[in-house]
Amino acid sequence: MRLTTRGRYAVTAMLDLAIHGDKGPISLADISERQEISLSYLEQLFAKLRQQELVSSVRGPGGGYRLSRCSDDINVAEIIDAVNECIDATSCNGKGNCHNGDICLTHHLWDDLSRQIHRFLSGITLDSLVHQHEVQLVSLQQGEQVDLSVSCE
Amino acid sequence: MRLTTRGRYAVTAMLDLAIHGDKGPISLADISERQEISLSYLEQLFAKLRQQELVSSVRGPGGGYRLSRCSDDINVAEIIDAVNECIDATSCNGKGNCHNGDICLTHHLWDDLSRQIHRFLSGITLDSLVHQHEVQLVSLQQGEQVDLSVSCE
DNA sequence: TAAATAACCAACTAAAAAAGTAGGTTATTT
DNA sequence: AAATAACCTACTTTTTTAGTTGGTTATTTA
Repeated sequence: MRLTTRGRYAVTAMLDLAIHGDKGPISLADISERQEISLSYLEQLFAKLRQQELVSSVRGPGGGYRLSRCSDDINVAEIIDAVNECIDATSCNGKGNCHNGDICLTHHLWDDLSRQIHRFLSGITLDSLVHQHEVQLVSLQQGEQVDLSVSCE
Repeated sequence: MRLTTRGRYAVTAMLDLAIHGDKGPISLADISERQEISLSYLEQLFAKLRQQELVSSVRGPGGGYRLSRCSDDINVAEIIDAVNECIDATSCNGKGNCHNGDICLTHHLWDDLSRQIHRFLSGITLDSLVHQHEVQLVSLQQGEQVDLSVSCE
């Protein structure tokens, strides 16, 4: 799996669905406007999310998308996986026929690492993100100090 | 922070240093050959690793690079950070002046998420990767079944 | 039943990032 | 003095990401 803006967009859009989805299906136009992501780009992302059965669609006026599962049953890892599609990792491709044999081992280590990250992200559900969101809203309303600064990632 | 091949290269190269570094400084030419990474590209990566004081250099014949700290005191997160350089996350930049105020909150959630990943990666040291490496080598020598297949990440 | 809506689809373009190349200079050792 | 290897800058190619264009199809509502 990878971690880029595409995955960020997908998670943001899915989070939007999770927050607003109780009012029936949500159109991509709405998400596009709220989250400032180009409509056509959203369409491409949602084609993949639909393939992976993370969302289901309703066509026609009043239509849109809804989560196909409960928000506490959808995790961040599968969202990112859905839009990034599986790319094979290295030149050796598990065959172990690289230059001096050492390479595949280091690649395997790296893959193992990313598998661990994957497991970590699997533990974070849309639902838990919605709750964080709500907690922050409340904090803001109470005038408490909330750190909105974008720290160096 | 980001997770791309560049970070993978940097971690691989640093791991190479950790494994072979006991024989004195290691030249980039050696790493380039062993890990099949272009020499000039390595030079660019190591310029950044040196700036962040993760490695120190020795010039002239017999020279090269060595870890500037013990391998159990260097974690994967700081290696990736060193080569990916800090890019600010969004359009709003913490000012909260986005289209409808909602956006910054979702971005903040995402940033929080990546901070958690960061914390996770901070817990993995070069030293622990070297140990995994050694365990796998032993397993291979003993003819045990070791999964070398590259699973879909 | 016509109009409006919004999903669905394919092919293309632009911009950005990653990866690699070229051609040097400088410090240090043998 | 020659060889080595870090160090440095600017450039090119390739790949990926993001966005665009111009549609078709299904469904609802007036």
